[in-house]
Amino acid sequence: MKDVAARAGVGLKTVSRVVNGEPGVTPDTERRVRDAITALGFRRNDSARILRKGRTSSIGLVLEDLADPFYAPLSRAVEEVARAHETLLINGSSAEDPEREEELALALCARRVDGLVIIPASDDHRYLEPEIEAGIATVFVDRPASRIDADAVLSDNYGGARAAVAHLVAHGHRRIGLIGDQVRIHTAAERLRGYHDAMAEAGLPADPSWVSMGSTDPDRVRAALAGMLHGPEPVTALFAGNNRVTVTAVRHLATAERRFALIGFDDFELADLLSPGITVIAQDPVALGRTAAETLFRRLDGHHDAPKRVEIPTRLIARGSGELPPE
Amino acid sequence: MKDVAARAGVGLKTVSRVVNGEPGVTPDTERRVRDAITALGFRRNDSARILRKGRTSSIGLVLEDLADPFYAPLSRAVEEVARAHETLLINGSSAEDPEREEELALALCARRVDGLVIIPASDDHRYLEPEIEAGIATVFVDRPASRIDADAVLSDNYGGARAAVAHLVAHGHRRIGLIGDQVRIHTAAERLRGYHDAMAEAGLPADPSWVSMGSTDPDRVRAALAGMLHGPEPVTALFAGNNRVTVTAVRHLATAERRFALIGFDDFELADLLSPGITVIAQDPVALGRTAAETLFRRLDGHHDAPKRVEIPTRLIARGSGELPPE
DNA sequence: CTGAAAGCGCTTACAG
DNA sequence: CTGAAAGCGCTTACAG
Repeated sequence: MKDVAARAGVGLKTVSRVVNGEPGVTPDTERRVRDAITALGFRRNDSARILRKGRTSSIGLVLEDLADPFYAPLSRAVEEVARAHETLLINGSSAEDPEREEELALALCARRVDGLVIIPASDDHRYLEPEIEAGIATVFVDRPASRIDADAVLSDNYGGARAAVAHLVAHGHRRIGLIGDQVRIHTAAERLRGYHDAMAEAGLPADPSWVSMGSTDPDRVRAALAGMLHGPEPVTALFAGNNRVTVTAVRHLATAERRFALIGFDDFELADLLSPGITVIAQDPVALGRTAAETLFRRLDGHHDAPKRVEIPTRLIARGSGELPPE
Repeated sequence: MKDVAARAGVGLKTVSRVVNGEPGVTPDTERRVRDAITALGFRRNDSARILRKGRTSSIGLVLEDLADPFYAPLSRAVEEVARAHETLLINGSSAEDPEREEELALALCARRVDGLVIIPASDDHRYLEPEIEAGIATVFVDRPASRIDADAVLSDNYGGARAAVAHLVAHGHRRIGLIGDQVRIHTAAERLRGYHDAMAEAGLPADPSWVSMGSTDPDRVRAALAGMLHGPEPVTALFAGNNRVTVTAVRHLATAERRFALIGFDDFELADLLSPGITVIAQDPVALGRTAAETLFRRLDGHHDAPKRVEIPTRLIARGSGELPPE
């Protein structure tokens, strides 16, 4: 910029004015500056600008897995809101590893992102307290923060699970299984709670052998499913706690000698083309991402009211597999 | 940092040494500095560091759509390589809009990302010349750069398409349709070329009415498909030029009165569970992303040889739909 | 082992 | 309408 100023025969501030489209420059001066910019191939260095202005016009997004079909659209929705605010998005995957989440979030804070959207893997977010104190707005999405008070945008996991189980009960099932993610994950715990309450409301026992919470690794899910289907009190229906479980259950259903009704949490492409079509509790990942990002920018615009929790409704989509009667 | 130095009663440089883990500080001095850091809640500001060092330790990724099931794993693979190099990833979607691609890429350059991975939407990348000149390493992936010479990592679109059509021919088809993306997109043009060559090699005519290139909007695809299936010379097999076309074709197949063989470019989850299973030409998005990122970091490590083009093989996965005989 | 000075490339606050 | 000076928060190059 100094070189441009020298070549155009003007002061530094005048170049700055032209580069930023500020008023108060005569057309003639402006042309001289523009010519110098072109001749020298000048490109403004935003690092310097950021250092001086204090705002980086970037936000960070920490999620579990960029490539997950549930998080990818969420991420895209955050990006669109950021774009509308002329803000860049820096994102990274925690791979469900608390240390990696912390490492990433703190790296983003060191870059002084204006704000942070986090899908937490950690169960202790006190490490963020100094950052939030220092002014980095933070919104949690999909799962709430732990041990600190912060904005959160969540799906109605409890209500969705309850609706799924009630739907199966309405179709005649009395022995209903649940295979879900590790209970330390908030969404999994909420869905488990919904299952139990729906069973209780229907006056049905919930045999502990019908519930299996843990890793969503296909092998574990297969084993859990086999146990439920072939025990002394075999389940006639399964509520699959997330999309990975559902996919494994669908594979099992395709080859199993024993049919069972199935409702999955999370929708997925082509669910309607399988036979039977797969009944699901659909979440709205775009709404989650958009709402989280909008909440963040509202904070950045100076709204300092108490942290809020927003709940996004889920929706039952009946396609056949959840309407099968008990065998 | 100044405050920390004052409180610890040391110079600025000593604080810098402690913060960066540089040697040459006595344990006692170090403790004094660390205490001051904790007491003051000091967090290093990377913006200043970046300005001084010249390297931002961040790379940019411009892609078509973060949420696309093909690009999401590619993006994740780039992220993993970046992470291994202690580099953050800033990414954004061009939405297949050339202007948006340019806007994003230039914004990333203004931030002085160390390098750029681009899945291009534009057909003229001369706007990047000054940036590349100024030292921002750039690698194109999935599609090559236009009107500039740059590294590119591409799938073997031509070979994959040829293999698909040859496979259909081997199963007795003589009238084979192709519905693909707009020909201005390099991958679509290459797949079209593979189709034509395979037909010619089999000594088959390729009636122009069997080929339809354009938007992958479901309505357009449906109309094109209906035309091919119900003309005077109806096709008995379809080669679907990408995953969006395949999905629409699968939906059509599920309800159509007339069956047809189908091979889709791009694999997708649950393709094996449909009936028939869907035969595909699978690409390797993870290899594309990883190779592109590794190429980029090789450039950043100072390799200045001529731009290279790397080709990643595709793989035909037979599942039933591509092995159906002609009706 | 330690620190003072200069500078990275911009913007801010001010003066003319 | 225009510009000189100071400063954002670090690191570099150097000296002691």
